Amino acid sequence: MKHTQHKRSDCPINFALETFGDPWSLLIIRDIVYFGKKTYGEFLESEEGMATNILASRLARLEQQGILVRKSSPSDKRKEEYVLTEKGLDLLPVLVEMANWSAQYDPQTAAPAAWIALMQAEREKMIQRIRETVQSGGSVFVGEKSLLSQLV
Amino acid sequence: MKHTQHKRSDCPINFALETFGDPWSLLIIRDIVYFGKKTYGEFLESEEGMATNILASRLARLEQQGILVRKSSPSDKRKEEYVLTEKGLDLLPVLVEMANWSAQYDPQTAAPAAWIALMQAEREKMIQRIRETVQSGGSVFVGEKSLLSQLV
DNA sequence: TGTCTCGCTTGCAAATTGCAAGTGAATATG
DNA sequence: CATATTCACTTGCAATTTGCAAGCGAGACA
Repeated sequence: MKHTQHKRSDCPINFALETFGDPWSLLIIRDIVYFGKKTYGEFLESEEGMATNILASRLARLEQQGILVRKSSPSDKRKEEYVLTEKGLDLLPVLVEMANWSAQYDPQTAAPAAWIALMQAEREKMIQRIRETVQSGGSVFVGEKSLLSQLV
Repeated sequence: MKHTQHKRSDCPINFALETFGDPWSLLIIRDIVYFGKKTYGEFLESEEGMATNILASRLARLEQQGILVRKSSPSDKRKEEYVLTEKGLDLLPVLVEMANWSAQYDPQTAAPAAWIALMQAEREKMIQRIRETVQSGGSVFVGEKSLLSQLV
């Protein structure tokens, strides 16, 4: 991916596609938002199996675009923790709409029907709650602080 | 793009990315929705300048995914007209959220501020009106039937 | 009956991806 | 405290995909 400086046009759809419109960047953001992943090693384990060099290149790109920031882990200095910025959190509506669409059209979708129904019924409120959860270090589906566990 | 059958996972975000998560497919859909383009030649003229073989391959892929259908033009049998299906129209919320995000973060965005404000203030209603406009052969910004001209 | 337009296809060089095997620094282990 | 292991990458290289330019057949047009 060298097309970082090119800028094909000023169209907002094109801007979005040039920023995160490759087949991997949004998966990293998904891992953070829904599964609470933070480190390189955790992203590598994702079931889609992204190549290690591609992961490195995408993390670097997302960082320089200001979508996430890298912080070295206080507990283990080998580890880097990747955290979403405001700009990154503002991608939540895009993720949500993509998930809604896929839940509707993929017969094998892993998206829980109840979750999708909730997201459609209470969209604004839920996006806000996801944002707050992720901001405070939690995730939607995984971990003690998960939004799911709050809702039960 | 041979990855049509692969399916890396059943995650809905991944499904969406595998379906239209390349840097070009959504530009074609944008051209239809916002600019009222319909034919191969019109898509080729877009300012992002997509290569002719890539365009052909993406159109074929979007067609076989049921996102658009091809109809040979009644007036000129050399021409093919590409039209969004319901499945394609259901991508409108994704487009809209991408445009909102880009309008916020691209200082050079070509998105009209008033349009973005309207889309945010009246999201549901506007998405519905865009859908109806496109379904009846119009587009958001271009042409006599354009949604923009209805709103003035 | 040519000539032009339209929607593609084909060939090929250049860029990108995907896989496997490092590398160096920080931590855990004996 | 020496050694093994973990972690976040980097590097090399083959395979795939892209981007550009040049066709090419069928339908319109003159």
